[in-house]
Amino acid sequence: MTSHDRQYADARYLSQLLVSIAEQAKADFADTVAPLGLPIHLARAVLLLDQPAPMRDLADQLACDRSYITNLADQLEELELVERVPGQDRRVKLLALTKKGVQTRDAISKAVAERSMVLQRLTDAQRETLRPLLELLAGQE
Amino acid sequence: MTSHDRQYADARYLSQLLVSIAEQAKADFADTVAPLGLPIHLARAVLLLDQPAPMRDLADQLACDRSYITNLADQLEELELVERVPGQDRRVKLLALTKKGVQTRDAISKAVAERSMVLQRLTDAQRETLRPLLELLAGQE
DNA sequence: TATTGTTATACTCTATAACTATA
DNA sequence: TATAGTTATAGAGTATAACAATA
Repeated sequence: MTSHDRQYADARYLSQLLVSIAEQAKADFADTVAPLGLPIHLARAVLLLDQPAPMRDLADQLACDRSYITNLADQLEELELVERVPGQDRRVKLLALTKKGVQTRDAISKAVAERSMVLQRLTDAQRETLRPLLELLAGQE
Repeated sequence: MTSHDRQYADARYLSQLLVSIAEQAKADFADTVAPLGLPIHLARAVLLLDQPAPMRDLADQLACDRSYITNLADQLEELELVERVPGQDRRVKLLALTKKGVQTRDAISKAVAERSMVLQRLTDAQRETLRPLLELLAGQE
């Protein structure tokens, strides 16, 4: 086996690990927010709305179409977690958390952190080591 | 901010990084296998069929319903990548890669490794450091 | 009785295209 | 003309339930 082959085998193995970790993380997230009555995308949107944000921005962050955000926003309004507020540019609508939305966001945030694999399976030192590697992988160098 | 709070903030940050890396990895995988004419789940199934395996096992590994595997198997047979072969237990059908299936698996495998973030963004040493941390996260201790 | 794979069907997620109102 | 959000619609992906064959 050449060193080249070994690199490839290594890359494949790590990629598989990443995929399976990601799937587990996603499933954990879904399980964590389900008791709050929220499907995964609604919960993610709530977490992203730390500040009121244009619907367009949300579409970028969730990597989906604007029309789908309309859909999510309708559901979030129905649940009274979010309000549409007009922006300075009058084409724009901002999504802003309601009081109930803020409470929900805090609850999600806490539940997610408590149950996270990252907290349960790694020590402080291990997390410190992991962080820069993930940042490199995420492409924020 | 208490040390407790900091741990939580840390866990949230790392979790977010993992999620965004996973999404990127998934999109990269889809882009990589698209030229081969394979949607993501078909490609994953082909990669998993290193050995002929009962359809049931595939359902477990892909975390989906058996009926969906029937669906995938039909498509893979249509593409002549896979054959259904009877198992010793006569209820069971194994999926086995055809010659073309093996070639396709090798092509996918190579393309995925070449384009993987893990290979492109990390040095050998960084991958060595990352491996045990991912293994802990994946729960294979 | 429990399990494997299949079928038919239905539901969820998400995008596309055409529209409106602003800019 | 280009952009933000909306609407209606369609497609992909995936599950559920009932079933046949086998254990």
